[in-house]
Amino acid sequence: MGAATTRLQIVEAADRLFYERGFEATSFADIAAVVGLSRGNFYYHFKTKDEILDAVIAHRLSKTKAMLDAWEAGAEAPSERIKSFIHMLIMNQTKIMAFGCPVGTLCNELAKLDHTAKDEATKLFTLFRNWLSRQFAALGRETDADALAMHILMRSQGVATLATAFRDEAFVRREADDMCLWLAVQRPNLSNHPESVSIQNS
Amino acid sequence: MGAATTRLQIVEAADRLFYERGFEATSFADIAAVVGLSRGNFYYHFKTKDEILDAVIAHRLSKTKAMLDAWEAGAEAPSERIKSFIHMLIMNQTKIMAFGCPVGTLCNELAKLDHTAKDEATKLFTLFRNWLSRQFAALGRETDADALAMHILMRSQGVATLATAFRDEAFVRREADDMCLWLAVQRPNLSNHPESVSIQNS
DNA sequence: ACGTCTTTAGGATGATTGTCCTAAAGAGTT
DNA sequence: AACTCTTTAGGACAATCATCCTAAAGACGT
Repeated sequence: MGAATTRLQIVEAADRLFYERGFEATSFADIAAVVGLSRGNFYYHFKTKDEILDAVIAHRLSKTKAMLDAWEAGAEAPSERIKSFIHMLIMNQTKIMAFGCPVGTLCNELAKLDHTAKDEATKLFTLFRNWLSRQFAALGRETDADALAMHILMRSQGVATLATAFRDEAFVRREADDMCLWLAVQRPNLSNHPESVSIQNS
Repeated sequence: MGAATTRLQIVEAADRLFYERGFEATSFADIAAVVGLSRGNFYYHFKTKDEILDAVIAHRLSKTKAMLDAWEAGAEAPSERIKSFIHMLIMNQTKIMAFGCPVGTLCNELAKLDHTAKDEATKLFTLFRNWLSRQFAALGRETDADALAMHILMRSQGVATLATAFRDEAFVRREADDMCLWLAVQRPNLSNHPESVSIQNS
């Protein structure tokens, strides 16, 4: 089997296990068992556990980029694109209720471990943040686009965490709807004062 | 030294370490080292690691109850009491930026481990949820008090997660302010239709 | 001072961890 | 078919893990 193929299999298995069990709780042997490799063979492809983590994060980054591109291609209106982001909560409801958000939980775990890769993991958030920010700018909210992006990113994280804890589908649906409602209320910010970055709930 | 004293020292050390490093990443030896005990002595007080986790969660539950009681005693107006909850994000900013929310991160980790204590950990959230719900009911929002409680709980969780990832103090302050703004807009819900539990952002 | 119950220390256990090495098997070229 | 480079398997390594045991030390009423 080609080395690239095996490598990809390892990365995808590790990706899933890191998400479902956590990084620390997943062992070399666990990943090898899923792929059907010997531990020794493993070492040929990845020298250390951190190397796998780096590969997993890189893999997630490229998958996320592709997803954002697809959302962008799938809708012209920025508000529709942002709704694709919100809809993710509904789409992945089952997995989120079981394991939380893949990005948020990884960042949290790496922060606690004070792991060197924690900043790399945060780039996953940054990808969403910048993409959302561009959509809000296109909505005519150039001055506070980043604040709005962070706001909706924050909401999705909060929903994911509580969804995991309470496993309440109605709550997820309600909050997703509320995010769409909030989005519909956002209007072009005609004032050009960068200080006024109120999120405009009311 | 009295057994009760030693036990409390162990629980408080484990509490801190579980928060700062995570449950799985904290070993018996780590806790024993902090308290200054031998590993053997440890076994006299706690037979298994799960037993310590149970004790830590119970300890957090009682501490949380006391905190909620203090907030209730510290202000008469429900809105002021809810502001105490929001203010927690500012108060604990430094620790949150380093380790996330103690409740949210624990629930996430235990969910991934599919640990037996995960429902017990969720009770920490339930404590806040019910307390907030009572405050919103006192605000005249009996019909949708629980939804409002979940909404603000969700926001605090989202802020905590992003605060850990981005370590952005301005973001935390801005979102806390926005939560207060949102709170100020909430008015008694005169309609008695339980179906209409819109969060009323707009 | 004695005997009893509580609390402690420190080592032993077997399993699992990440890491590493060596030798064999496979693939591909000539 | 011979040779080379890539890929694999399986075992060895020391360290660490949660757990358990035994024996000594401490506290305390008598």
